[in-house]
Amino acid sequence: MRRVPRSFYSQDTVVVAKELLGKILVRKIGRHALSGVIVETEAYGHRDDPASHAYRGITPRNQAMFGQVGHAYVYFTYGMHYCMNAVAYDKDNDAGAVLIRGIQPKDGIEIMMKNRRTENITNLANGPAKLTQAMKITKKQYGQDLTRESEIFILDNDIKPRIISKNRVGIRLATEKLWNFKAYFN
DNA sequence: ATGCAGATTGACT
DNA sequence: GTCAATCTGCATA
Repeated sequence: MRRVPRSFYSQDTVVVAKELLGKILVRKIGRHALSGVIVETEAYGHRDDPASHAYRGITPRNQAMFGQVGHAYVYFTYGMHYCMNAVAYDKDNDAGAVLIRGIQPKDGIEIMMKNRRTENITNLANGPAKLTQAMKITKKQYGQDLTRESEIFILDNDIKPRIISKNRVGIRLATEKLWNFKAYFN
């Protein structure tokens, strides 16, 4: 499998969110490789999206959302959780990112179980803060290039899942946008 | 099955 | 000072 190229991430954020479904998120830690199929995403825009961290302009925390596409935007929230995004926006925008909300664990399941302190596969990485805990993704990965084979990157995959669009989770503003996407393989 | 409180910190107004 | 792109455990039915 090939890494997803930079050009993929310079499309409309919503398109990238949909098409990221089915691709493989890989996290390398020393000699171990953890991976999983991306099964849930959410798009966060720029000026068109009051729910986006980028809505009010650039700040020290969200600067990655305004940076080069194809890099990671990791933020800390609720005093204890990290969430991981892929920076993606087209030429009509200056910022945008896709929140990865769920993966189906593939490689390194034992290690992810240890990181999450659970044996339950379904509960391993089916949430934005669960997958970062399972894969040990923190501020250290902030801004890293997902198109390079390094600590964290994304692989292509030809499988085209069925996609269901819903309202985004956990936000107060712009709840009408159907920018949450889930993949179904059947 | 559904609902809610508590945890806990840093970014921003 | 406010509150967050969440998760967990416990309570209720």
